[in-house]
Amino acid sequence: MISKSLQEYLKTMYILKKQNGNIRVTDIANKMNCTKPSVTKAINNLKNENLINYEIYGTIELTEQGENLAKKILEVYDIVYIFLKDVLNLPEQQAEQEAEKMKSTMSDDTINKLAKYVHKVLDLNNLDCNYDINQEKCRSCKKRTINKKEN
Amino acid sequence: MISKSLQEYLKTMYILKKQNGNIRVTDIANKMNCTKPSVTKAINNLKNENLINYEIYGTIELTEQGENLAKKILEVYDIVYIFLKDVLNLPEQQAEQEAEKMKSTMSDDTINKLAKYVHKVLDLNNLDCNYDINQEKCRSCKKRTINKKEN
DNA sequence: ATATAATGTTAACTATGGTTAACAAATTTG
DNA sequence: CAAATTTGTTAACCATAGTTAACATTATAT
Repeated sequence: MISKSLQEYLKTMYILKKQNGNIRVTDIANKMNCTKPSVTKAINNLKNENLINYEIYGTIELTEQGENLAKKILEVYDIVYIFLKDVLNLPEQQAEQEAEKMKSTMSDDTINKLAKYVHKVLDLNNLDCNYDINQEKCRSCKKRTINKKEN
Repeated sequence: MISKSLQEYLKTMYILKKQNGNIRVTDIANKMNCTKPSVTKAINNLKNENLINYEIYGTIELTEQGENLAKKILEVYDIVYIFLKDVLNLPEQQAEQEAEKMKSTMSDDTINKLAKYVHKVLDLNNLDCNYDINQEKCRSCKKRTINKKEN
């Protein structure tokens, strides 16, 4: 598994692609509050892991593998963010920042249990998960919606 | 603020002192799954921060400042651990491991909100926080008990 | 009391992940 | 289209945090 730091870069690239249609070194550096050389390094590492395609001075594109991983990373981010925002009632911005950090330390199992718990609590309170990144509901919520329809 | 890594060393030292009455390099290395040279390095760093007293080949003792910080670190650890174990129902060992990692990324504010939330949930379910380190209830729970008596 | 075992330190090295300064390439614009 | 600006890369460097191998010190046991 790639490092937490590289996960952040990959996630940021995925989001930028959805938001801007392209992925620029400068934009990544701005989003992540780091310098451009750091981005260049991350690019090389992600390329070595076959998570992105890149030629020097060219365009960054996520591979299929990279996109799948980015989605998984975002899904984790989602549920932690929702927990902080909608269960603990942290202000949106703070929830965003902390979810970012917390999620990187949590195991898949814990994430799954947190997801179940969060959705249980949100059901109880008749609240909906209203986190909406890239015009998509969080993947856990989507599943929940599907299950509801099926029941 | 000292790094997360150093926080772990300090916490481990505090616990070892309570458990064994003394703090040995080898015991720290075993508890933390690292080598003795790593411990020696940590010792030097913690000494520079005035968190421990130490003379070469001597005994490690936490300063007052170090003890206070260790307690604070443990308190944070407590509440995250309890959340994972008693709210998410993770197995004890897993909760222990993950709490360890998660807590180091969380802000004081988030910790406090999590503490309030956990205790609310535990009250609702008539459960008690049964985390009992060093023959002491977690500090949040102690406060809760006191408050209950006062009411 | 001394040989042995256990404990702790030092030095040299590794990896990750960041930085600045200088430069190269590409893009914009007058 | 040439100059200026923006964008991206490279090289050299820093810090943290760990490692192994070798050595020093302290404690133990006969």
